[in-house]
Amino acid sequence: MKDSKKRKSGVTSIKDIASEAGVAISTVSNVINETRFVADSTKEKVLDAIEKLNYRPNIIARGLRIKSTRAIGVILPDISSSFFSQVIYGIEEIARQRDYTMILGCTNFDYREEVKIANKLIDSFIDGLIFFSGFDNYEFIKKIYDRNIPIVVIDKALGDSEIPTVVIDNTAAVENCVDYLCSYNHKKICYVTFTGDNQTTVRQRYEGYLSGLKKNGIDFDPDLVLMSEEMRLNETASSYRIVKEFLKKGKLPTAFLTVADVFAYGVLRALFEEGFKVPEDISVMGFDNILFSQFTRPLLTTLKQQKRVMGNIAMNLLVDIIEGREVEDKTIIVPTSIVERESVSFARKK
Amino acid sequence: MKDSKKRKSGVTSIKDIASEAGVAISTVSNVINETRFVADSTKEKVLDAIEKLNYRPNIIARGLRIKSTRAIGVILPDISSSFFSQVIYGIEEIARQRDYTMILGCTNFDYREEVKIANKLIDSFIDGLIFFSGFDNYEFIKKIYDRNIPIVVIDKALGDSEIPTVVIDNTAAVENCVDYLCSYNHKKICYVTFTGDNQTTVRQRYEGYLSGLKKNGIDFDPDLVLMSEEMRLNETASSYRIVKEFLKKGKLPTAFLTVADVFAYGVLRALFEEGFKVPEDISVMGFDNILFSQFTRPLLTTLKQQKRVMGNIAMNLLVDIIEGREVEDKTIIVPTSIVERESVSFARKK
DNA sequence: GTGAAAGCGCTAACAC
DNA sequence: GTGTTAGCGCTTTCAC
Repeated sequence: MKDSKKRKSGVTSIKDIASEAGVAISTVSNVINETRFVADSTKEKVLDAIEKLNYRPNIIARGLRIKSTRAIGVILPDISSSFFSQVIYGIEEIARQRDYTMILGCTNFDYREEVKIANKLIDSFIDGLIFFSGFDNYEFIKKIYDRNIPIVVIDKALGDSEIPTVVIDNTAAVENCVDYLCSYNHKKICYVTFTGDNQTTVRQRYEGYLSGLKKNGIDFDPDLVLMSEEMRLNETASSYRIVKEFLKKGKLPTAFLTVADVFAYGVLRALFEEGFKVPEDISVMGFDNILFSQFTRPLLTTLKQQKRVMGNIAMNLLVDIIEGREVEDKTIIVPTSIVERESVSFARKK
Repeated sequence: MKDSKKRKSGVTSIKDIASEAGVAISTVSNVINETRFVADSTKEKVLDAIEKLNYRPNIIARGLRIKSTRAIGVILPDISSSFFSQVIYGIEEIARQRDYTMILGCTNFDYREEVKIANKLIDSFIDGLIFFSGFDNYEFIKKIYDRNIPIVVIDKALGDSEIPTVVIDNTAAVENCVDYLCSYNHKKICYVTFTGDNQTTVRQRYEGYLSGLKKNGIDFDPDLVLMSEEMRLNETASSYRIVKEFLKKGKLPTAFLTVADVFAYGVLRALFEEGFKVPEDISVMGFDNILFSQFTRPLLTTLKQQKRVMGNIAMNLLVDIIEGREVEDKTIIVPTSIVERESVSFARKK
């Protein structure tokens, strides 16, 4: 292991460059940041020294002074979800474009982790935060907001017009799904969802289911709601298991509407194993339109969320806030649409 | 917006606590870090002040002194991939356990991004790095390693026994797959892969295909290799398109072996649309065993990588290195196995 | 048991 | 056009 002559902290600092180049430390800083004019000859000496000593400025030390690191944090419950990762992709695009670094903090749907990670990021080096929360934690978010930390909340209506938010209209979206199904004559629509005690988004979707039924003159049947917390962790596997059991009870719906595509996959599998043909016997409709829904058998009809666009918007909003630009609209509602593929058709006659 | 009396940098610092509690800065530091004994009465005053001013120590400033932030960086090509996200999960488990924060940097398979993000993390606040590379960039990794930055490389054999690495034996694994297929009498095995010009892992798997054929006395037929760079970005969609075209040419294999499960999904779909039954007419075998392979039709027979375990091992290794523990084995090979499901059966008679 | 002060690597105001 | 120096928020010697 070869050691340099000087080894204060193991890493070359601006000071080393200054002495190597025989100039003042501020001069080095100035050539690095192009923050004031430096004579070409001096500049060259500095650049040479940097090259020679393989120097890289310490962003953190800079951040300590400058109070900005051009890094933003994204808190989310679960990276393995295709929905999240698509949104992330949208965030990243803008990060790159506007020269920020994106830091991901993943909470695995654990509320304490959420608080812990958010705090850790805030305490450290982050200029702002994008918050996908798994929970109803308005208080916590509000507290961050009140500390004047730039934040935008995504995929979760907060009911606070002050806090910047990017969402879809969940209730209307599910209502549209119900309308769509009804236009194919479905009257027995089984709704598959996780429990929403703790999650606005899930609750709003459920309301959409309810109001959709009402609007279409269908009586609500509690037996046709498959709601379980278990589905949170093992999404597809649980919906598969639950639907399979449900089918054995013999009370058949004409269609399944699921709160997410991943559940629809489980439904599809259960239906197949129990000998039902989709959509001839029973229709299935998803929600999200994640990538894989283009490869199921049959191809999945679903509600499309513009995930990448949501990420773009959220990140642009956040950076605007960080950089002090005027933000007119703080709550942004991204439109959704239905993608018609193969898994929904007319309800079988009784 | 309510302002505090003092608003130097907008955030309360250790100094504020010291003056609020009427003690020295160092005392505050000492109670926070429990780094030397402080009288109970003093301690209480400090704690009260912290509570009252809602103070949180600035990890970065600490890091600047201490040269450690207990954060590690993970560089990876693509978060949306199920394979990566499972490994990440394994990394995270250990991070939590050993009290580190995991920072994710995503490169979208862009080499310059890879360099840029890695450097940015290193220059900043990271204690170590886990590197999933999309590329053959031994030089770059070596340079990081030589800078004495704790690093472990995952999913990529480097051929340098010095640099800590967690991998599977790709060649042997694919060879096993070929053996397995041969045990079902397959002699025309079509191999679906992206190009490996730039990626050791992909190349090694291809070698496994070749050596597997040889070992089983099968002549190599170049027409049976579907190799394309296009599949990198649109994995499933591309494999679907390519296989569909291939099938129309009429030269039929008895089995498809794909370099990743995501490709197998495309193959499955193409086969279905072209009227082939799997596995009766043609068998399909994947590689990775990602979650979704339990829900395809038919269920996918595939080679299982222990993704979470790989993450666990890599992170433990990294933390051991960071904390200066002695590491005996620097190259760790994680075993693989074949998961038999429904998509492979005996080759049809010619 | 506690305080004063130096210093981590950097920027920016102020000098000249 | 360049140098000196204070200070960002923190830890850690060294005093007392």
